[in-house]
Amino acid sequence: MAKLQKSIDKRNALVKATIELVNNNGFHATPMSKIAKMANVSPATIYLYFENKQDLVNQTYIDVKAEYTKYAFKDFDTTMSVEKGFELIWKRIADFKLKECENAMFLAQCDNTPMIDELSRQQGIKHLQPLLDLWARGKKEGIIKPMSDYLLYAYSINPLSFLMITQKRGSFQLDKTHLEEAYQSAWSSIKVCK
Amino acid sequence: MAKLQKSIDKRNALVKATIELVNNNGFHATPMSKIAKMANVSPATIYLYFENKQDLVNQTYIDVKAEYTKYAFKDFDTTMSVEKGFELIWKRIADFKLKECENAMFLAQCDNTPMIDELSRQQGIKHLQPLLDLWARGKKEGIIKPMSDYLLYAYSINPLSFLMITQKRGSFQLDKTHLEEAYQSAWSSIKVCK
Amino acid sequence: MAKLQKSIDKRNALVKATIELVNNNGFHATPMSKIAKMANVSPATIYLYFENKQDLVNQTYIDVKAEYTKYAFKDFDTTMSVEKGFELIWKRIADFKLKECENAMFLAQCDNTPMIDELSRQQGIKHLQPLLDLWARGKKEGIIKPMSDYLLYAYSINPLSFLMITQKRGSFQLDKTHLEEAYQSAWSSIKVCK
Amino acid sequence: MAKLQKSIDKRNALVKATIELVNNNGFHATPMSKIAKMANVSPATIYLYFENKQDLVNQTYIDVKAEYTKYAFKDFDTTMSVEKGFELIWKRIADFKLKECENAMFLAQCDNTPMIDELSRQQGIKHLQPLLDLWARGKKEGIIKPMSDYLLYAYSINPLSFLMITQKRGSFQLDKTHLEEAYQSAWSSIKVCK
DNA sequence: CATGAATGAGGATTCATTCAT
DNA sequence: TATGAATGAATCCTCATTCAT
Repeated sequence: MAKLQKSIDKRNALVKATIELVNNNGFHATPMSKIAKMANVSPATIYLYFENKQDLVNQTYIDVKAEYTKYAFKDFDTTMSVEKGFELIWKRIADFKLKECENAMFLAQCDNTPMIDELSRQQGIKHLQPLLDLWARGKKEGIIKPMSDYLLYAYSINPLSFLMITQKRGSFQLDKTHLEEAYQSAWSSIKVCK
Repeated sequence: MAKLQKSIDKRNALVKATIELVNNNGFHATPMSKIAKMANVSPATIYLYFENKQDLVNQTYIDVKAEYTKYAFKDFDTTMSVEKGFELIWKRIADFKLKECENAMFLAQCDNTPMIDELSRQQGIKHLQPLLDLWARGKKEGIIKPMSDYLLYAYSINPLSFLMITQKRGSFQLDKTHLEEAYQSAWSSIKVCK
Repeated sequence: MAKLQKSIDKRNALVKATIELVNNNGFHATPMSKIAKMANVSPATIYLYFENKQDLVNQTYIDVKAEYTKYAFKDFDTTMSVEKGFELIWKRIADFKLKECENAMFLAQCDNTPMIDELSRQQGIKHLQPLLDLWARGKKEGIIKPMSDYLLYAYSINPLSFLMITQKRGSFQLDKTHLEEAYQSAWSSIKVCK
Repeated sequence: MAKLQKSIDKRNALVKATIELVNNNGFHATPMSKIAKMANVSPATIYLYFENKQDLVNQTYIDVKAEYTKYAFKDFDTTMSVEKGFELIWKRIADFKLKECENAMFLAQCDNTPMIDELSRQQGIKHLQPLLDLWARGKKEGIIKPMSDYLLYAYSINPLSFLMITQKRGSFQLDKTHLEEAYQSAWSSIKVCK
């Protein structure tokens, strides 16, 4: 039992170190030896938990993506109205991107880079299903514009990534007012104008 | 004269090779030797044109960014109405992202990655000034929401990057209808609702 | 008793795994971990039976060499005539090389490689004494050429190793006729021509 | 011109270092770094001349095999009588094995080990053709036993490898008398007894 | 200007061996 | 006795950069 926990802890430490170092230096500029050092294990130990470097980032990506969507849908349930549901999810996502900044940065880098296996990428996408279902309902109810989900995502969710990065770079601070404005922009870009 | 042209050609070939290879493999997974080979020069020759690898990507980034903004503002002039001006710029940018896909991909990777020097990044941003000026005017005229430029950019321009990448990945094809929808979403997310 | 047997079984399994893996990959390309896996024990367990990797192959060599000579001299007894005795031994050796192919291959590799300690090699040679004694008698009786034992071995016994290897490689199949021819060649190269 | 020569010299130095080190330690116990050091080049330089370690030994094997056969057939011509021809070739081979001991040892190790690619092995064999032709003629003329070439080789040529190795190990010194005895044994094992 | 050969430094990965249980 | 997790020390190989020509 204690042994299993220790194993899990080590794996987690490795994943965490990977995120931090890849965020700061990029995938290929992050040596396994540094990851090991930051996680307080020997380089060889990494290979007990991961097949190789690629597998390490793939798994890290999937882990973070899962955490992201778990966070996003935490208080959501399918009986909510479309508008309430979207607001809830949007704000949780915003919360994640701004509070779990390291994780969000990592995802952004993975998503704009040939760093992750296509397979792992596919796996990471699946988790968004509840949002897509909500949109489908919204379209049927005439509340959400009848557009491709890609467009809906691009205009309502993806801008948060951009904001998170500029905030991380220090050029810009996203406060409560901004956030409300942002939500309004998101919502107005996908809702049907009456 | 012919000699100078030859030099310029070589520099351009190097920049182009850099873009293509970095797009496909990432910065650190593109060896100088491959760049040289693709540009039909010796590895040593690169160092006649660029100080080192970092300098090569920095300059490439600035080059592409300049090309991007030149493209964006081509037919724009400051006497246009805010709405017309924005539509023009937006559509040029969309055009660039979809037609000059390689260039746009490269920028996306640079912007979401610790790949470029902060200094070069700053330099790349400057070129967007005309758009910021247009927005300033729009805010004064009560046409554009009085939000931070970062928010305006996040909601009206940045989504195009996401769409470009998903299109490149093949999951989704952006046709004329989509494009018009996208423009409407962009505009409706930054214009003042009457 | 059962415990002791289990120990012996494990040791044997390890020796057997060593032979097979070294045959296919060579000494240095066979990791201890693979040997352990093939023998169904933990890597650490190997070190209960052998001091280290070198000791493992040394002992394996000695084991196999002992088995080889035990096999060779099984039905031999010193009262036989020189010719009968030689024929018997030669055919038993041929049998071993062709039927106990794995074992014979292993010996061939050990004998042509800096893989085994000199000491273990010496130990392995001792067991051939009965053949040397037979040759000594044969020389005294004027039946065997008065040559160095090394030459006698080189021409009458060693060719079998070559044939075994070529057969293992599949280039050539050694059938009964061949075997008889081979024996005649062996005998004619060491017997005194009348 | 001088440049080309320098390249050739480097390649030769690498091949020579490979032979010596592999002879003493085996393939897998010979690090590239040691080979480089012995050849007075940087480890990276090896990769200008050879694709990887496997390629280095493969090419070394083919080189040495070619040298071996060139040596063997030097003064041979096809108009000689079968017996004279065989004696000539046999003695050249014996010479090679005893004088070019390093080379011969290397071949012996390659031939008894899963160290060389099958393809390279095949290539190495081709060069023996003149000897096989001679034997074919000998069989037609009723001088050589009508046996498989593998058997002829096993009994007339291969014993020299065994003698070379035992001599190298110091257990036994092959002088002129021995050599003549050895030749007689070789010849008597393949010639047709009258 | 241009080059290709050369290299030192560094990185991913493996493996014999140990140690806590 | 038996184990599996852990590791430090290699080892192969790559790559940005330099230098003689």
